[in-house]
Amino acid sequence: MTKDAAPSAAGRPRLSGAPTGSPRQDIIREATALFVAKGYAETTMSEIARSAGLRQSSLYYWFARKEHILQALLEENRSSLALAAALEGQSGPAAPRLYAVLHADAMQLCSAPLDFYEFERVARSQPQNFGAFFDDYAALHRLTASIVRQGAESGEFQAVDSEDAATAALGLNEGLQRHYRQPLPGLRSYSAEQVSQLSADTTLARLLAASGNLAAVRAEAADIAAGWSAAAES
Amino acid sequence: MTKDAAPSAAGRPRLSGAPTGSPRQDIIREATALFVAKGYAETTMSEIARSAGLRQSSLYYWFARKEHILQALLEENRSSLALAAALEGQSGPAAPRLYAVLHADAMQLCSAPLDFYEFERVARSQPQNFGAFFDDYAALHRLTASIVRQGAESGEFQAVDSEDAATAALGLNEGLQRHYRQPLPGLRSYSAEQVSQLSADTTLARLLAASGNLAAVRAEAADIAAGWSAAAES
DNA sequence: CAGACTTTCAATAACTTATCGAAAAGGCGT
DNA sequence: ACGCCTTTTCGATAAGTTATTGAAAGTCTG
Repeated sequence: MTKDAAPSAAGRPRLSGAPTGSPRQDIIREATALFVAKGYAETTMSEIARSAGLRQSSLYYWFARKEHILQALLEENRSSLALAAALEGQSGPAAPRLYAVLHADAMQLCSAPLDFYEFERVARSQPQNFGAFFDDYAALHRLTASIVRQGAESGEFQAVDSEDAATAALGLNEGLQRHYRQPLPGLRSYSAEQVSQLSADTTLARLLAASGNLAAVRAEAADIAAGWSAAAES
Repeated sequence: MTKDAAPSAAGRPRLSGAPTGSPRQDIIREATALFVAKGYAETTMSEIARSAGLRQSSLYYWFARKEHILQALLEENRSSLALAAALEGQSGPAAPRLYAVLHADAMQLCSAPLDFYEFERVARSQPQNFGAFFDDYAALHRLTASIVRQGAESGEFQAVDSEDAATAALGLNEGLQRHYRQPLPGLRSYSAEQVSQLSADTTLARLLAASGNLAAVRAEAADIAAGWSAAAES
């Protein structure tokens, strides 16, 4: 009944004669490529079907709605939340932990198959299917605010409202990922690493009480992120 | 030939019998209301026609494409660029001038009929019609970077890359206007004034060499903006 | 080998943006 | 008064979109 990853040879054969190896995964893969190239709204079910080797109406056997393809695609990209959850409860200075979280979130926004805002638009039109998206966002915001609060209480950061600071930090990530994906004509264009660094640098420079430490914070953050991803492998 | 704002009684009468007073303005007004309420993509030409009191196909007599309505609507919102142009060449400390520009830009993004990103999406799909949009953006970015550079050279600001700082400042404005328009569930919601202040505060706090001056900068910026808009009236 | 199950397909409904030619008025010259 | 030109609106329709439906074409199981 789950009809997931079933390389069975059953069912009516395709007109195209294309070999049917896990149609669900094939569709997701082809749809991802098209979403990356043209965006979600501009990609039609007919195009996805053509790329995946079946007819437009056959697509609806695997995904009853276009949004469901996006939903299936979403459930792979949640690593920055896991990092934030791990680092929030950790002891030690807040600055490198915050830097690591913000940098990882920005990198994920840049490398995700869909623009954050396009994704948010679809999620908002189907709240019952995309509740996890909003839950994840709220969780990330809460963890970010918590790390900011830790830094403010220890004197490492300036005295700021932690919720406002988290909103600004995440909002900056979102605003800058756009500049990575769609550079505006006449402006410098950035790599994913460059926008992530610019975003995290900007937020930390605003928060740190002693502003000279930024380079050290950045280095420590890199260590933390490397250590965490190594630990996550095992 | 310009067929603009022509309250002539000529032409075939409407089936709806509605009084025909400047159809072009009527359409823009009704379309604006619908765009604000539902967004651009979700508003159909049929709905606009119904609100304006004519048939869907008759709309195309006044606007050959849906984007043209948006384009007509755009040509009213360019005040923050004018402010930036006025303040960039002005003497005196950079901080309050930058604050005033960023705050005004954020307020405009919040009060505009369309979400910045939705507008950008349409503009990108019709670059030949929306070149002014990209020109304005590039100009605003250049002026912002110029003010940042003035502050950095005078020692008022920290030593930063002025282009990066401008990108981050404007990106933060854009990211935060989204939080004003569409508050995410579980997060605090902001008024237009609150997000504008949060955005400008955050950028200035990051840039100022002496971080205690923020409240004074904010007050000076309000004076500057008030003086400028009074001067613009005459 | 018969029936059940799985997968694909063509046809079609309902909606969208956009085009086209005809229709319905007013204004104007004669 | 009459025909003609211009302006404006309309209905019909094309081409594209997402999504539904019932039938068709295979494999698998008892």
